[in-house]
Amino acid sequence: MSERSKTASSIMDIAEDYIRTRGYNAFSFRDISAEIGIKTASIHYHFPSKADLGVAVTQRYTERFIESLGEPDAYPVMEQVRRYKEAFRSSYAAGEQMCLCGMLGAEISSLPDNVMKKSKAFFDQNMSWLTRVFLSDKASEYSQDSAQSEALKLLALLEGGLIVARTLDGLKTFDQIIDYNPQ
Amino acid sequence: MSERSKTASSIMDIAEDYIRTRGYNAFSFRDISAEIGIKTASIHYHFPSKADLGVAVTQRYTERFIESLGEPDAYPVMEQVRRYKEAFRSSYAAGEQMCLCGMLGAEISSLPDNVMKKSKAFFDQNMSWLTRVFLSDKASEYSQDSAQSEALKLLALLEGGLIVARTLDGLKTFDQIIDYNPQ
DNA sequence: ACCAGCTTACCTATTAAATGATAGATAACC
DNA sequence: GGTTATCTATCATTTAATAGGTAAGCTGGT
Repeated sequence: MSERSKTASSIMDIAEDYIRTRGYNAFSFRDISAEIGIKTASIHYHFPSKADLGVAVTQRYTERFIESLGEPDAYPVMEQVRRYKEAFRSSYAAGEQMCLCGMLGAEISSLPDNVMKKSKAFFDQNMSWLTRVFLSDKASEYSQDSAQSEALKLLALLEGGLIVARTLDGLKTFDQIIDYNPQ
Repeated sequence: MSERSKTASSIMDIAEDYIRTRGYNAFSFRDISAEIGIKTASIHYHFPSKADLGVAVTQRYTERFIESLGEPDAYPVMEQVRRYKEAFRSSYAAGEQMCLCGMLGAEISSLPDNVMKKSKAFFDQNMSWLTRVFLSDKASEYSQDSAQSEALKLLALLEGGLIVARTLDGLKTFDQIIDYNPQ
């Protein structure tokens, strides 16, 4: 699946950028057209509708994100939590952007149905990964429920952290939120 | 300040609803017009531009929210934290809506400048209130820095909690995130 | 080697609808 | 008579989307 042409990938790159900084409802094919240097009609050639583009971008984002996390039990819990925070942090540090699905999650009621489903899938997969991380901690014996609660709290803290950081003092603020220790 | 007519208040009510469920960029004067039963031109009479409406709604929301919190040192820290969580919870429970400024915070890069400033003011005032709550705890002796960090974390958890809850299992999810105990 | 036919990737041109906004008229009320 | 609050009518833009054309490049058959 997903053998995309170079142009299609560029379109997705730009769309992802727009969604993460401005939101799904605040960019147009014309915006992308202006940046990439082809006409809006040509974007429709690669992605018949805006929703198709949204679905493709969200799916790619989710695949990459989950893949980058690796296996839940590959490291001790503390280390995995640190790595998970770092995934959000470095992604934010790169361009003061939201998590794509954090943004879409906020906008969820105004999204096309298929884009909405893909956004939900991101959270489902993240919850699954995080819950397995906490369950893999033999020492502290999390129940299924408490592992899930810990997962929810961490996910919420990070998604909310991005909003708060972007509105207040940026990376410095985000680091306070996640107790970031350099090195 | 802010002696608004009945119609202006209704317009603001509906606008607030739209922003909190769909976002600033996903509603139009026509949407409001259809709900309230007056023409879009009449909405422009009360609020010359969409940004003016956005500013008014955000300011009113912030005033009400901060006012509802009362004085930071009116209760013990634990109780104030519980009350603060409850403010978010009840507001969400009423209609599965985001915090107005959580939504605007996500969309911040695409907002008119004056709306952006008002959104930021909401967070500033919340941070100020929460930090004073933590600083009022004589027992655990928070430093200015650690009180601010606690405040940031709580704010981020709640804003993120709304996104995650709305995307996953609603109030049940939100309650897990905030360790909600009935009564 | 040639070339007919298909595919890819773009274009121009156009559409219908939505959007924020303005001008100017009208009626009610103080 | 002025103010308030609404209306009708209209505007320029923006938006997503479609139709139809063009040029380049590959592919398989002779």
